[in-house]
Amino acid sequence: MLNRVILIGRLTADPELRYTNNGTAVASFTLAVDRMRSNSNGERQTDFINIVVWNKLAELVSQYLQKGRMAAVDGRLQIRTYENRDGQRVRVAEVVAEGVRFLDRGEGNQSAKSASAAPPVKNNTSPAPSKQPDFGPYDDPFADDLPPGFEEDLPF
Amino acid sequence: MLNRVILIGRLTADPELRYTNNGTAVASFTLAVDRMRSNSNGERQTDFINIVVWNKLAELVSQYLQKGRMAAVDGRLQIRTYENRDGQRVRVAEVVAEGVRFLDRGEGNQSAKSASAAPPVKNNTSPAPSKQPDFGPYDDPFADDLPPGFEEDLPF
Amino acid sequence: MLNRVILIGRLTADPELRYTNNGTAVASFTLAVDRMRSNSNGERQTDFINIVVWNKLAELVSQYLQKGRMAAVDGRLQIRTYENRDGQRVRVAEVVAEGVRFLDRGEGNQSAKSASAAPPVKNNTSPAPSKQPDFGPYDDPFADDLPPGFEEDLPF
Amino acid sequence: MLNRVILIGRLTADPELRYTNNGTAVASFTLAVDRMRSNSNGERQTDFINIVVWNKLAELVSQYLQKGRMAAVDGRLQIRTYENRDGQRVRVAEVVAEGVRFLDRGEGNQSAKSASAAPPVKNNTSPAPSKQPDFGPYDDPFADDLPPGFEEDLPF
DNA sequence: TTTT
DNA sequence: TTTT
Repeated sequence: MLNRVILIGRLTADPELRYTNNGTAVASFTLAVDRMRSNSNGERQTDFINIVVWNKLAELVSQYLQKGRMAAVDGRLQIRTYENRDGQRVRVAEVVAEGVRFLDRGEGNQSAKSASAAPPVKNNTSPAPSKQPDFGPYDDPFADDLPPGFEEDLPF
Repeated sequence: MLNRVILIGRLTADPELRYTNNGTAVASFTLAVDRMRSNSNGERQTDFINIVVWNKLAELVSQYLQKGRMAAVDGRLQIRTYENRDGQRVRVAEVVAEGVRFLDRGEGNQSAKSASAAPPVKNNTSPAPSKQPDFGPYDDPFADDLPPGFEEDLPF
Repeated sequence: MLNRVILIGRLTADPELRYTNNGTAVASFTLAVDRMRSNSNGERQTDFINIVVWNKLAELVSQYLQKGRMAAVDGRLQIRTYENRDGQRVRVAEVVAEGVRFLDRGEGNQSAKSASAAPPVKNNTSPAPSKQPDFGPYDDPFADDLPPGFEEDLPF
Repeated sequence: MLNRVILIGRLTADPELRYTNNGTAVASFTLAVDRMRSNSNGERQTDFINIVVWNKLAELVSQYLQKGRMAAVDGRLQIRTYENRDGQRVRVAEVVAEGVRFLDRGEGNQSAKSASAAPPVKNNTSPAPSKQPDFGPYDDPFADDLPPGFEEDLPF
């Protein structure tokens, strides 16, 4: 069936990058998404939405996104259910991002990145890139589906 | 910020219609949204996603949708937090539907509707409608924004 | 950048399946998408939107969709510009479908399919399938990105 | 039916604000939306997509957006058909924006605004605002649908 | 006709 | 648990 979610918001913290037993990269972060409520005037509401990213995109995200930065996420809503330590069934909603677009350049809390308490999941041996990557972080995940000479030989 | 969700799925049960203290109608139901997992071949995964609908649309939904029927939902993802009876903070994710489109006619479990254990929230005094309403259930919520004579006097 | 379009509508005609010089399958059809206009009451407006589909999905679409059938399309909006026979530059808007979901079963004009004047692009040697394919037509194009044992070894 | 489009791109020029005979404000602009093509490596493709905005939002857009600025648009795809001066039937695709979010602050070509050749459609008598409006430009168009005391009296 |  |  159809399941699509598009969000724009700011990271509440640096992304966390981990690896599954199979060595698959998976990053997670929370997006603060504001919404307007016109009735109770001025009242600002925020949804804190958990995002999960896999594979190559996970590594890009953990390299280029930090706390406070704005991002657009295109993905699908997923409800995961698991048993917690008390044996209770817990439902977790998260958006599995299929595309992520970085929307501002370093206006976020730059220092927050190095403040991360987590083990050095990020590849600090290579110096931090000084600018956005040339290959856009939002590699159209469908692009591979396009035939080599798209415009040239459209049969109509 | 931007927050948009589009889903197609089937109702796991009849919608529940309630009213707030202010007399505002609010309906809720769960949508079973299948997804394909190409790796573990044939494995079918389903996300059960809670939907909330307000006002006039809530009443339409509770009138025309039943368990098993297919629907498209256009809305936004909302994370609600509350304390449960054990004093624990619980996060609930739900999609607030701004538009709902009914996608099949009565192929769902028709009798399930009357099996609802809830108090008679539905208006059973008026006989059930035998066909779809003429006014589409998916009233474009933005349509009011359009000026009266749209095409006629476009200034370009 | 972000570019996403989600539509539900009905096919105005059978899809046309062609092949590029490279042998890539490409199907095209038009979706009639109704919209409500609440002001000029009752007035029904329809947008006729051209859809393009590539590769395996193109063949699925041309096999299972016909004139009159309802479908959901998930894709991106593309503006193509070309010179017509009069040397005029023409802009064409079309939605490149990345996912297509078939929303009703054969209630459309079944016979219209065989009325297609095009060369036999459809595989008529194999008998027409009597039911929906078991593999859903809306193969999540991202599913391959998911790691083999998703739930089992999530590192959080 | 369902018709939703979400775009992120940059304005190719200042928005043009006009008024219908009825005095309804309508703004239009073009969004340059890049896309990646992974096959023909490095090749950058751009779709130039026309956006139309009505009413209050039209005036906000013409006040706060200029050439080069980045914006997110949430709306629907509309196909308008008209006869041109040569009597030819022309199809125009445009996205009717229901929500617009301004995504960067003044990094675009600021001076371009005053370079507009159009008659003074913008209210130049009041000095240009030095910062974003406090009321977000992306007023959720559905917000009015929410009941006054949403969270307080949810009946479940 | 086009934006970074 | 939270971002500007």
